[in-house]
Amino acid sequence: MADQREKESFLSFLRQRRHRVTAERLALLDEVFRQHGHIDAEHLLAAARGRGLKISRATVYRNLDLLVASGLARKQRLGRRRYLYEHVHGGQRHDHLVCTVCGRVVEFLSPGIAALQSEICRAHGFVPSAYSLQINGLCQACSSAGGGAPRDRGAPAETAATGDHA
Amino acid sequence: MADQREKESFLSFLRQRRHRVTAERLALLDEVFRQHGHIDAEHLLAAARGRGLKISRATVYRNLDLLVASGLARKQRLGRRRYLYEHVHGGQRHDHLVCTVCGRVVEFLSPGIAALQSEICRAHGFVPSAYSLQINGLCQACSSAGGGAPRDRGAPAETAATGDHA
DNA sequence: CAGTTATTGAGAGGACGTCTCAATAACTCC
DNA sequence: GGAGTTATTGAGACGTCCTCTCAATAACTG
Repeated sequence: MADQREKESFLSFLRQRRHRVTAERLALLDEVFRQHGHIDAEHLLAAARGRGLKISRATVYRNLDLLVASGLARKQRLGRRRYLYEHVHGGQRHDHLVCTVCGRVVEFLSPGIAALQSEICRAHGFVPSAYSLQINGLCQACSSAGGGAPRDRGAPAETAATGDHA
Repeated sequence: MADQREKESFLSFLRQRRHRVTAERLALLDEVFRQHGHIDAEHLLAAARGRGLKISRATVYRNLDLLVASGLARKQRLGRRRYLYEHVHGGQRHDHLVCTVCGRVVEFLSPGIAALQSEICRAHGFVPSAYSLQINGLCQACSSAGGGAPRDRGAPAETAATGDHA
C-alpha cells in the first residue's frame, strides 16, 4: 500500500525533528490509515479505544497536529464545530461542498480557483500557507427530497441558518 | 446613514416573521452598526455592557443569528475559535486573507472565483447557500518582518494553532 | 386593558479542545 | 546491556465559546 510510503515519510519526519517513535504514535498512525476520507479526532479516539488501545485524548490531538506539521494531513473546520483532519494526497488540493441538511461532504478540485487564489495572494503580498474553501448548501439528494424538510436529526453544517446570497 | 435602511430592513424582517421588536434587539442593532468591519459576539456583548446596557449573552447570540437569518450579516469562523459576524453589503461577496502571525484580516473580492464556484455547484447539482473562502498565511508586514517566522517546509497547518515545537 | 406568547436573563450545560505534571519509556552513549 | 537524559504519555482539570433551560417579563393583539 501507499500507506507504507506515508508511514515512512512520517517516521523520517519524526527522526529529523528528533521526535520519538512511540507505540502510541504508531498505533495512531495505523488508526488514521484505517479511516477513509475525513478524520475526526474524537472519532479517532473512540475508534482506537474501541480497538482496545489505551490512549489519551491529549495524545490523539498532539499527534494529529504532528501529522499536520509533517505535511501529511490538513486540518480544517468543516461543517460544525470540530476540526477535521484529512490526508493530503500528493499535493492535490481539493475543497468541499457541505450539505447543510444531511451533512454530506463532497470534495471537488478546481485548479482554476487555486490559480486565482495564488494570484490574489501575490497581489496582496501575502504568503499563503493554507487555503480553506467551503460551500454550504443543499446536496442534490436533499434538494430534490423536497425543499426544506430536514429528515435527518444529524448535525447539519453550522452556516446552515445563514441566508447567504449566492 | 445607510444604516437606517438596514435597520428598516431588519425591522420588516422581524415583522414578517412575527418576531417582536424588543428594546434589546434595537439596542443590539445599534451596537452592531457601531462596530466597524467584523463583529465578534463576545466583544459586542462587552461593548454593550460597557455602555451600560444590561443584556445577556444568550440574547446577543440569538439576535446575531437572527441578523444572519435576515440576510444582513454573515457568520464565519475566521482565524481561531470564534465566529465572526460581518455585514453583508449589497450582495457584494468578499473573502479573507488571515495572517497567522498577527491575526490581521484582509478582505478581497474575486468575481472570478465566485463564478467558478457557481459552476462547480451546478456541476454537482448542489444548491449553495453560503460560501466561505479563507486563505491563511503571512501578511506582507509579518513576512517582511521575517524574524521568528517558522522557516521550515511548506507545511499546510490550518491555523497558527500548530506552529509550535520549534 | 387583558390575554397570549415571543423574548429575555442568569446560569447551567456541553462540545471541543488545551494544558499541567508526575510517571513512563525512547533514544544515546558507553 | 545498562544508565542517563528527556520527549512523551495519561488523566483529568481547565478554558473558551457557545447553546439550552426555564421562570419571569414584556410585545403585540383584539
